[in-house]
Amino acid sequence: MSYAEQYIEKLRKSGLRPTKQRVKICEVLFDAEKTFHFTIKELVKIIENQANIKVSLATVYNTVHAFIKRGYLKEIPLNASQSYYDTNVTHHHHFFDEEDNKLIDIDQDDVDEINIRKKIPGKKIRSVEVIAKIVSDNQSQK
Amino acid sequence: MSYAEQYIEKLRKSGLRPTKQRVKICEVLFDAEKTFHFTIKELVKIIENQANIKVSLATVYNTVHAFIKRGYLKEIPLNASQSYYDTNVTHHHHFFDEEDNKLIDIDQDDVDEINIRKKIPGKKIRSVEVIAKIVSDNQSQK
DNA sequence: AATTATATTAAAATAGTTCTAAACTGTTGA
DNA sequence: TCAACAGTTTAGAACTATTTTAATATAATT
Repeated sequence: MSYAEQYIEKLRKSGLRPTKQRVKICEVLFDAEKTFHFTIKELVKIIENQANIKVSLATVYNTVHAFIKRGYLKEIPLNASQSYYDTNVTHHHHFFDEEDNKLIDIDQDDVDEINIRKKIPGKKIRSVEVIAKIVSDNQSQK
Repeated sequence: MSYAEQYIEKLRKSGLRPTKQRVKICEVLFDAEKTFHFTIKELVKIIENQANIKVSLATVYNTVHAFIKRGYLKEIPLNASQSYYDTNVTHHHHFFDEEDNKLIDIDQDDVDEINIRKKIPGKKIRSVEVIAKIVSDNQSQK
């Protein structure tokens, strides 16, 4: 199956028709050799730089949300004012570099299994995420 | 030391003068028998309901930020559009109930120590937080 | 009490996100 | 072929949380 066909399938499975704009968004998100993290602003910038087509903010938000709902993208909980997204949808964790505002993946294998002994009646755990905040390690800083 | 004195001390240690408004904010935050979670909007509502004095949003934001900087409050990373804060500043983790948009504390003792084997050169870990998202546990739901 | 430094406030500004309504596109079926 | 329709795109407006501004008020210091 060609890349283009894969994108169309992803879009259809997310309940979206494959339009020019949406396929372009797929190219940016799923063509990359490596998974990556992005904000909506960054995604729009990449599209603008790469493509000769114009994609509005509304379309980008719609498409990204549909992919999250379908599980093709992951939203990352961060206390920043904007949302971060991850094209790596496998189970994994994150470093957040507070100085550079950068996210770094931590493989599931690099963290021991997290066993939470507290239970909430009538509720089940849907996901467990670890966020480790990191800062420069030099003595002069606090 | 009276409560009022404790608040004044907390404010001074946070680099703030003890004004009527700020002391009122302290009363709401630090008087409670139990620690609790809040958003700025909720905090403002509590103050309005309890107090005969008016406190502007700007003052609330300033004071909350100063307390976070000083370590009297904790900001909680959530993928919501608004920030959540916690008056429990001990090391602990959270359940986030996605249906009720409610945070629930998990004591440090209820989670095995988290050992991250991946290292980032030149960086050190400042904090490690676990967020476990929970949903209703009935078979009819996906 | 006067001075000065800081605080409070309403309102404006900003930024991310969502909504809206009009124009557009592609498909279907007569 | 082309009219009708369902779904799309878009610019811009609306909305929400947060921050900034600048005028007024208050607290601390002398």
